[in-house]
Amino acid sequence: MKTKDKIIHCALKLFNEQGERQITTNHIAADLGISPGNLYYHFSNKQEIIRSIFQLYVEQLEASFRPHADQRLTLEHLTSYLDASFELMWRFRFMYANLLELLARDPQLEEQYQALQQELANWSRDILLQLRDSRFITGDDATMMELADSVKFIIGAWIAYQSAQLKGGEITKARLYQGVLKILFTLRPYFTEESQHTYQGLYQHYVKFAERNK
Amino acid sequence: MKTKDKIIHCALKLFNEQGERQITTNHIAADLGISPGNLYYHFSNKQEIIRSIFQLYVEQLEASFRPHADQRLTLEHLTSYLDASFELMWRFRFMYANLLELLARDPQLEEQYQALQQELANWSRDILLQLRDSRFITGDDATMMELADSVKFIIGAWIAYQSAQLKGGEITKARLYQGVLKILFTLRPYFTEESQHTYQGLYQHYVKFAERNK
Amino acid sequence: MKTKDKIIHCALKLFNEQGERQITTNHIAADLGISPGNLYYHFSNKQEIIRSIFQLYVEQLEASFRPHADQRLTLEHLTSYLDASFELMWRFRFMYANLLELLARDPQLEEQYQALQQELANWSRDILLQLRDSRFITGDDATMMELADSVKFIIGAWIAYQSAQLKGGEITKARLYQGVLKILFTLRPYFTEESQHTYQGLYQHYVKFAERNK
Amino acid sequence: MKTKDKIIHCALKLFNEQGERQITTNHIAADLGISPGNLYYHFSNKQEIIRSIFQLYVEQLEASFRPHADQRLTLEHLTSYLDASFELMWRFRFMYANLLELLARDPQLEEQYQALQQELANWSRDILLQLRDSRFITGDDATMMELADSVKFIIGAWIAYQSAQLKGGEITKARLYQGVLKILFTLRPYFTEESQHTYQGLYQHYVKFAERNK
DNA sequence: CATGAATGAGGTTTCATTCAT
DNA sequence: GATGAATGAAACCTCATTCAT
Repeated sequence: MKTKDKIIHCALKLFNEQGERQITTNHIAADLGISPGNLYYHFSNKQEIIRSIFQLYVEQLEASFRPHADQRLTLEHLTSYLDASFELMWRFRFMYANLLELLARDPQLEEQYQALQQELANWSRDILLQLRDSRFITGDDATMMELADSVKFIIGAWIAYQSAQLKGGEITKARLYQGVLKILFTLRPYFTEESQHTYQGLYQHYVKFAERNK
Repeated sequence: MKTKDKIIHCALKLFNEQGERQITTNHIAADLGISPGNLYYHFSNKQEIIRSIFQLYVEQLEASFRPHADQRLTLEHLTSYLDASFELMWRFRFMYANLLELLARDPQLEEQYQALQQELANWSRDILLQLRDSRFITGDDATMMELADSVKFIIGAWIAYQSAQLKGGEITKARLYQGVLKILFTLRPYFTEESQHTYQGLYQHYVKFAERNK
Repeated sequence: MKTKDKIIHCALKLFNEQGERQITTNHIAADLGISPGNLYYHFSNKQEIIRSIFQLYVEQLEASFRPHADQRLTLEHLTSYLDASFELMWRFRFMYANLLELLARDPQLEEQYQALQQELANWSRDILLQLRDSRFITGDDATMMELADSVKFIIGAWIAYQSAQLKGGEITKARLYQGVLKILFTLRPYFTEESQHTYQGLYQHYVKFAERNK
Repeated sequence: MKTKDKIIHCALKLFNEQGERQITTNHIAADLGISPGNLYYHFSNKQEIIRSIFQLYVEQLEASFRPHADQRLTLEHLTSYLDASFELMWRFRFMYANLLELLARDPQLEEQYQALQQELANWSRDILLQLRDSRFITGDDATMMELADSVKFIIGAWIAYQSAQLKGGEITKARLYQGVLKILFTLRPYFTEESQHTYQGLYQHYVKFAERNK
């Protein structure tokens, strides 16, 4: 790994652990065992490091969400998407802890973030429509749109919400995956009669998962 | 208004406008036209100002949510509760923009926040059970619990989520009230046959409201 | 007691306990339950409080050292003088902890202090000459002068020296009275043959005293 | 000389001249012509500078007092020790002007200081016992112990005592070396018959020295 | 006599960033 | 690529002192 990448990953680690505000560029350099001058050789300022982290986030997000081509969507696909997105949020959780501050400080980042949100909205909508096509769920178009927005909302807001509930802010994997349960619960009323069984299976799977990770 | 209160309100205003991080104690003093020493006469440090703002938030929240005594709960009550809580969040929106940072920095605040969240959880649960008693909605106990948690989640996360979607972070009242719509949408599948009509009325009311404030 | 005197005594207490540097005028006012404004009504600045404390010290010192008129000096007189002076130093110990700083900051105080030191020198010399007249001790004039200076030196330096040896700076009475023993030890070689017995009695008295107060 | 050392020496100089309390970190930086930030690059706070000065003092002290190995102790050795220790005290005189304050503020420093005092006590005792072995002085063990303590006391307290006697606190070398005379005077009664001559020689040497430097 | 809010200069410290090597 | 000393603006906070009441 190149120094530039090391800086990005080290910064991400420290930001997640202690918050972006408490971590100075000197902390990052010290943690890596490099000089502050060297850090500034690779990045012209702290904000650029944050932008690079965001870039990494976008890349990983898009890789996860790239649709499985022509395959028919199964519920397993859905949950694997959900798993991936929650994992991702976990890896970049400092961003969610400070999102508004970060965006307010950096219009360029704000623009990128909002473009990404649009992509996520489309993706969320497509998934739901596919689920309807496959008769897992049912509902009119407007309902599907609103439901897609709910899903996107839960994904985007879950980490910050949960972290704030927990002493020391240290969220666990179990708490993280309750976000998936929350999405399933929100979709439940729209599951068709014949997929109730599938729903139950999925739900129990995550309940067990959460219990194992308590 | 006493200087102490002026400081609290001025700080709240500036924090909402520019973020807590960018506003220094000197900014607050300058905005009020008082000396930094005077500010420190009333508050022993910046954190204490933040705590006082939080105190104000708690007081206003509890005033809004104090149940309407023995009256039967109508949907109008529900929405007036929702209106109040979204308004409140709007008035204290900087807290939601930085919640995790604020809590991480101040264990005392964290404790108070988490106690408040517990109250909100109870309140949310009670409302839903009353709605079920009044046959507006239906569902087993577990469902009611989960639904109550969803409502609390939406209330707690909506501002930060919406602000992040908007250029300049400047959320509008219309966007704010879409949070109420989101709650209604989440409850919809559980509305009884006979209250569908009530639901539609409410929903349309907020849709119109949102449109007016676009 | 008038407010003015209360301020002096309170300041003395706090200075002794925590050091003059750490005690602000507001601390003094708060400890007395009066307003800072009131404190400044009685004293025009902090330095004046210190000067008043010094004045009190001078008065008490002079009262203690006022010679017992025409009486012949006994060793009991000597030790009662020593007791008194060590007690006094104990009551005004903060001054010894900071003497140079205090004098450097306040030329007026410096002048008074140095005048007092001259008085002490005279007094010390007189005592020793009287002791020689009474054939307790023996030695030529130069020796008596030097011895008198040694006594004055021990009195003036003992508290600061001993406090620095002790964890937490909290000197005990026992340690304080070892200063008297140190003076006696310094005089010992000059005691006449016939007063050796008296010397032993005195010395043992203070040794026991010190042990009792350990 | 490295910047770090320059800071230590500059701080020592300014502290000696004006007192630690009046010298701010900005004064030190300004006097050196460096930025305050640079000072804080080398020392994390003012206290650390003080600790480093103390460290320097300890090193110089230990270098001076390291016994002249296997050689027999002569009175010349003794006085060269005394000279060295008084010189040292002179170089670090601000510490003696504020000793109690400094120790009260910094428990780590207090511990080091008290360990050093223990070393000095041992050193003082060893010298006196060697002098007795060499028949310069005479006396029982208890007397030697008490005498050793007197010597240590004079060394430790002389500067503060003398400075307080002098207008402007500006002690001269002559006054400083009277501390050596005071020690010699204190030892005099214990000098053996045969070394009286040596004593006189030494004493006169310092008297002349003092007169030259008046 | 007394109150207590207010002042403001200045102290300690932080930290993103620069620059000579 | 890399070092690490250096910068300087600015943050937070203190405290002796003032002043209207």
